[in-house]
Amino acid sequence: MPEDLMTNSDNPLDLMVRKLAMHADLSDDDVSTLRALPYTYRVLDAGAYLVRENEVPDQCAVLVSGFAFRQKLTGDGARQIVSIHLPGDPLDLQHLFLDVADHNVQTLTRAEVAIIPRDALRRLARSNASIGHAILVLILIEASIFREWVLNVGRRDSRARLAHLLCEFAVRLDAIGLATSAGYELPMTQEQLADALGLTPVHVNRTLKGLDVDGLITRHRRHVGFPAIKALRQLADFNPRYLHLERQAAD
Amino acid sequence: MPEDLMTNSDNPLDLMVRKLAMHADLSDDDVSTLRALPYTYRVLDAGAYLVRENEVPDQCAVLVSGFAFRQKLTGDGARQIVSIHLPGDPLDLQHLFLDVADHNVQTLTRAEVAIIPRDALRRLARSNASIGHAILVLILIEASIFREWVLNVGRRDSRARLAHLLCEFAVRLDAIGLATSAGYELPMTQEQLADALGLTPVHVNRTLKGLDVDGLITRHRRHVGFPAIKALRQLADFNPRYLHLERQAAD
DNA sequence: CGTTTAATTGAAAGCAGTCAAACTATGTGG
DNA sequence: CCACATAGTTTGACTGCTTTCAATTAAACG
Repeated sequence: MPEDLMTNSDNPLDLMVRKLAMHADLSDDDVSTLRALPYTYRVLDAGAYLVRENEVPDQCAVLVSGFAFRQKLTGDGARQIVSIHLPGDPLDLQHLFLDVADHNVQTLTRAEVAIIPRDALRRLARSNASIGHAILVLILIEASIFREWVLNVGRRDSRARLAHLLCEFAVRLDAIGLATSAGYELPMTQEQLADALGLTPVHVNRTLKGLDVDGLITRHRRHVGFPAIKALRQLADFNPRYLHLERQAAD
Repeated sequence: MPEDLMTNSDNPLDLMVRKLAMHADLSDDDVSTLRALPYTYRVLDAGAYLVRENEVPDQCAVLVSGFAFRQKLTGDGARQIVSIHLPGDPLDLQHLFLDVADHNVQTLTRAEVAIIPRDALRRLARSNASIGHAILVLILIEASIFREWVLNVGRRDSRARLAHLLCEFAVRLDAIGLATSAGYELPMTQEQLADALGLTPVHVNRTLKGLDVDGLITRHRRHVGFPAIKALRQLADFNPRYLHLERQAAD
């Protein structure tokens, strides 16, 4: 890992740089170039829109702290959350080279973001092969997560579906140091969980209770604990491979 | 559109080249370069695997004729089809820069494919900016379709869900000249439809019948007709924007 | 033709949804 | 510090969409 990542860690983009560096060989120059991207630092309330469907995206926010999600609505107003984003995630790689947004991106909690002009990121992605490659890998991994979500929503019952989401969070939060083996702070309301799982809030409530009663999770406020993570993973049919967190050998 | 696309249309890669050219400015040189990619022409039976989960992908087949699909399995064997591919589609852009396949790709019907060594395509994508960009746009569009499928499976009832899939096919098949306004040949069995929709084959059968009885579709063998496409689209809550078929102005 | 695969139909069961109400936090202002 | 408002969680009773199980019919294939 390039040295720049170890020092001077006061740049809001560093979490993203680290994430990019996980999947591609970035030189010190590449890292400097990324850190030199223009950005606007902002703190947003929960629910703030970062991308609106049908509009032309002109920025790519990077999540510095807090959480965000992607969402689509049906004609009669039902909401489906299609992915969740954690600190360090660039929030609009998905529209980087598309001209009309096909879904919405919102903050899930109060969040700090660094807003990068889309053109600057586009230019960098096209002019610097290593950085472009790193961005592409992130896009491919997001697509892999979408596929797993199709499977999760399409073919798992409510218990497994919910357990799977909790396991995904556990692994992804752990990767950025926001979870311990004991558990983590789940930032979502049950209504949001329902929209991510294709269920109703009432049923999410009952299903959470079921997992709790069976000793698979514990709950205090927003904190979720995992007293039997192995059993939970088995119930969830969870295999973290689709997250592509392990860096493989470069070509 | 570069001239090469109009003439010499006996190269199996031409359908893919046309698709790439829809979303990026490709010079005549770019087109020649793409057509000069090494490939192996093969005819595959229905159900043949092009990519296997957990294996290292080493090729990227391009569909010349016939259909293909991406699929994942749960631990207890339930199958979810996560996307369908039509002639001209590159079948493994999704793993182009990932090192272990996270899902399976199979032919849906007997199909002609041109198998390109993955390394050759990777090199080209990294060395030629225009072609790399065109490939990236295709990857982004696939991701958009995954998102719509999450919404479809998560938040639409069986009627709307099935109708939505039929509408998606109508638009995509029409784009490559395989559908008329009257209808098209649907290459999927009801079991495969069920696996794409997160339903059971029995319920797909009943739902198809329901659409038929209500005059929204007609069925003869594998041919599906659309006597009331407008009503079907409305029922399906279908908006083709997520397919990003319209070429927007380049940057 | 006979065999296999796919489509169709019926009856019953179950998982998740709907509706409604109560309860618990959390936060605000007086 | 309490009264009140709001957002989120929890529970119960009931409904219903989809599944399951089983059997029949039709189509595709060698």
